[in-house]
Amino acid sequence: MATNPADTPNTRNTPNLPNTADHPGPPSTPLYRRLARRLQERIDAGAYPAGARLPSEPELSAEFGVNRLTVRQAVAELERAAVVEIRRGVGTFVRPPAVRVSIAVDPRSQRFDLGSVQAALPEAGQGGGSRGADRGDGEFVVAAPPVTGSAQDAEAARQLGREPHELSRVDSVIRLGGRARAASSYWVPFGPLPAELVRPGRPGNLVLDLARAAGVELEYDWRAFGAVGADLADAELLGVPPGTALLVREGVSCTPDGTAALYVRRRIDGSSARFVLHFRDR
Amino acid sequence: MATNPADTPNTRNTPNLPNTADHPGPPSTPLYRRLARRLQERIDAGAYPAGARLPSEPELSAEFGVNRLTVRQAVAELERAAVVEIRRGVGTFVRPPAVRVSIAVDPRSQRFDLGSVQAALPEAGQGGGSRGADRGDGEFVVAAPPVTGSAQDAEAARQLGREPHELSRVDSVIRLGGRARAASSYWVPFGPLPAELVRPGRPGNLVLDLARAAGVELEYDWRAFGAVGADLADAELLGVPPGTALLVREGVSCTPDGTAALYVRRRIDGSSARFVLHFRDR
DNA sequence: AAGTGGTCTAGACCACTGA
DNA sequence: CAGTGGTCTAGACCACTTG
Repeated sequence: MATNPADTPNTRNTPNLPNTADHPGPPSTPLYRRLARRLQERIDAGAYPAGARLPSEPELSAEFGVNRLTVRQAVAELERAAVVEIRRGVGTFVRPPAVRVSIAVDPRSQRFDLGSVQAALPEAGQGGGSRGADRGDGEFVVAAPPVTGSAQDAEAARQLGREPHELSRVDSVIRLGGRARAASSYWVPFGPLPAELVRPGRPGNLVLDLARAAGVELEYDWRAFGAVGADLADAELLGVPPGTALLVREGVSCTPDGTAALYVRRRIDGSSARFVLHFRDR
Repeated sequence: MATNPADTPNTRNTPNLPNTADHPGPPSTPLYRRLARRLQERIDAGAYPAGARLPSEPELSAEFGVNRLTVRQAVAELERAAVVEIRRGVGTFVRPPAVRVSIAVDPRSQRFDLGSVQAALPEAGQGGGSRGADRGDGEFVVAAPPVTGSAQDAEAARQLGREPHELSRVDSVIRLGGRARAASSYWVPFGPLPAELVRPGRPGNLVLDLARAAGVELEYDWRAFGAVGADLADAELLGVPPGTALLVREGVSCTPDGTAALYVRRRIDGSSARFVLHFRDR
């Protein structure tokens, strides 16, 4: 049952949920979130595959030695993040990858930069402490996680027509006014990427940088807009609670000859940004 | 204090939170949701104006005679729906209308129908009972609520360059495969609207119907994409939990001479739809 | 120091689902 | 019917913010 008495003792009461190596987190991460991460890890690892039922709340409560309400709080986070589906009277189930629904196609449109976020800084509304425009605006590398078989990796591979092991991935965050506004993940069908390019903290423009690394020009193939609740990782990156509505802009860019060369998935805090398209001259 | 011992006794234990006339709801609406609605009503009515602090959790707990955890559950719903902002150690505050952040402008793009949702029906994933394509697809009038000073009404008035009392409003829902997929609200700078047009349950195409009622042609001025958690009303309309991430598509349509003639705000269940733009011929 | 929201527990009862 | 998740209470302690 993976019961370890007290490794890496935590600052809180610690049934048996230490912070893990992958997710160090703040010194005093709430119990329910540590549990949520533990469950997320099991799902990622395939211990609870898509469609499988999680242990019942009383079972989880007993296994981890926490109150059932704490279990519920953890599972609720995963539900808001669309990781699991709760069926009353039945159980809690791991969600299969989202079904892709269509689609308003537009064969005539011109190319234009839907992606550029030349945002004016929002002034803090009344009642809030006003925060000035900080330094540190721009896009920054966060990590270059290995491409495993995770759901998002698999989706990227599908979109690029490759196998996951052929892809490289970089994650970045876009900061504006001292706040993280968007998190992006890029997949490209080559690698390994230059170490300097993926150095955590490096500022840059990942699309340009990746195109340069590949020695190609990129243009839009398609872009899509959707909405999803923030998962645990995005929530941490963006500094919002899990489940916060995120605007998702994803798509494929290709070389001029039509070869898919980049899959990008950008998550934008829904409360802080909006994409606007103007159809009339001003 | 608005303390009424037991009017309209509820099927549940009823401190003093009956279902209201405006929000009858199921016979056994959970206590925390009735409380959430009550608070939402006070906010709408201006009892707690934008920026104001709500009573503290112990105060609300005492006023309504419910446990503090129940209060927290209610407030959490309002927070996920972006109605209030919780500041730890300080209090809970009514959110001012969202700051509009820019924006990638595109002066060159062609007109095309971003709005048409010619969606293939998503098959229910494994593990769920498969549901076939039901009848009843299309757009249906839900209501023609009076245009008051609510935040959304004020926004519509601002976008149309009118005063709220000059506007008429219609709400609709779009059903697809037997499920409500999108909720739409339309504001037009004239009225009253024909009774038949706004008859609840009437099928139609509201944009066309409204253009016809106004005797004008409509074209896009601008459209924007954002994301927001479902508020209590949208959640009920769409059959999703409050806080569910919704893709919001809003915008103004105008007559050929450039007069703003329609403001529309459509909320789409983020898990069930996605807007895709193709930039290359297929 | 006082007041706020955040976390956690123990225990109870209810509503729903499926065998 | 047994087992699941959903709601609600009472009470405790903690972390954070402000005066």
